[in-house]
Amino acid sequence: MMKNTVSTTVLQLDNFLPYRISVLANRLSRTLAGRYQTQFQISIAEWRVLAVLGETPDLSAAEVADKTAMDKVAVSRAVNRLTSVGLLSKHLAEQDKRRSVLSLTTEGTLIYQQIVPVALSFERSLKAALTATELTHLHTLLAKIQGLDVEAL
Amino acid sequence: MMKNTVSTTVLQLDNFLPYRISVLANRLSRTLAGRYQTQFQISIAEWRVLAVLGETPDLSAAEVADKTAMDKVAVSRAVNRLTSVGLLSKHLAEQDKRRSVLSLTTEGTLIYQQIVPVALSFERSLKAALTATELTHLHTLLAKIQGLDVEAL
DNA sequence: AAATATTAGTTTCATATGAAACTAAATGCA
DNA sequence: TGCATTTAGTTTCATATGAAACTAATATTT
Repeated sequence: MMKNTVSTTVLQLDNFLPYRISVLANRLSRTLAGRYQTQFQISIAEWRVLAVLGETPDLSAAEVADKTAMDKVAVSRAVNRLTSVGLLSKHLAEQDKRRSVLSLTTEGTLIYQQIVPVALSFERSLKAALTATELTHLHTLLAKIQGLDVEAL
Repeated sequence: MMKNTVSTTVLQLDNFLPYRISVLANRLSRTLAGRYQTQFQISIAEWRVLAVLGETPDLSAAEVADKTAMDKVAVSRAVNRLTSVGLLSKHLAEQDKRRSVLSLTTEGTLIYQQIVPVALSFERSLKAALTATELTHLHTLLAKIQGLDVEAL
C-alpha cells in the first residue's frame, strides 16, 4: 500500500497529539488549582505533598518528590510552606540526620480530609462525562503511554 | 449493588486522573521542548506560533493566541523574539493600525520546514506505540474531554 | 581516622509566567 | 466633532520555576 513511506509533511496544531494532550492537561490543572487555591489557599504542588503524606505518612522529602513527580526544589518549598502554615510536621530522622520525616499535623489532616472529597468529586464528574467503555479505554491508554520511554521516541 | 452511593474517600495520587494526565502531558512537553531547543533554539511557545503561521499566514497576534491556546502576553513575547531573530515578519494592518499582520520570513519558512518533520516524527512514534484501535479511542477521548466545560465540573 | 565521594535538602540566581496597568488606535455615542 | 468605551498589543511587576551552587550529614576509600 505504501502508506507513510514518506513522512506526512503538513501539520495542523489542532490535530497534533502532544499539543492536544498538553492543552487538555493545562485546562484540567488550572481548574483544579483554582479550587484548591480559593477553598484552601493551597497550590497544586502543596496539594500533591498533602496527598501522598495523607496516604503514606513519615516519608522523606526525596520520597515525596519521587511519588509526586515533583523536583526536589519544588518539594522543599511546598514542604516549608505547609510546615510554616502548620499543616505539616517535619523532624529529622534519628538514624540519618540529613533525612526529614514528614507527616500531616492534626490541622493538616483536617484540611486533607476536606480537600480529598473536592478532588475526588472533580475526578468523578470528569469520569461521569465518559461511558464505562471510554473510561476503560482511558485507563488502558494512560497506562500504556505512561509506560513508554518518551525520551526515546 | 450500592456501589458509589457515597463518595470514595481514599485518594491515591497514582490513580488520580487529573494527576496522571498532567504528569503525562508534562513528560511529553518537556521531551519535545528539549528537541526544539537543542535543534532549533526555539521554545514550545515559539514553536506554536511558527506552527500556526506556517499553516495560516497573515494572522494577527490575537488570532495566533486563539489558535495556540496561549495568552496574549506569551504570544507577544514569542512573536517579538521570533521577529528579532528574523524568523517572523510583522507589520501593521493597513485598515487597522493596532492589529499586526504576522507571517514567516524566508528563513522562518526554512526553519518551519525543518521543525515540522521533527514534530511529526515524534507524534508518529507516539502513535506507533498504540494499536489502531487504541489510537481511535484516544481521538475519541480527547475530542470528548476537550468538549467539556471543565469549569463546570 | 583522615580524606574523598555521595546524598538530603536548601539557597541562589537567572529565566518564565501571567495579571494588571498601560499606550495607541478604532469605535460608539452625545 | 468631542468624549467615553473598547480593542490590540506591550510593559511592568510580583510570583513561579528549576539548574547549579551550597551546607550538612553519611558512606566509602586510602
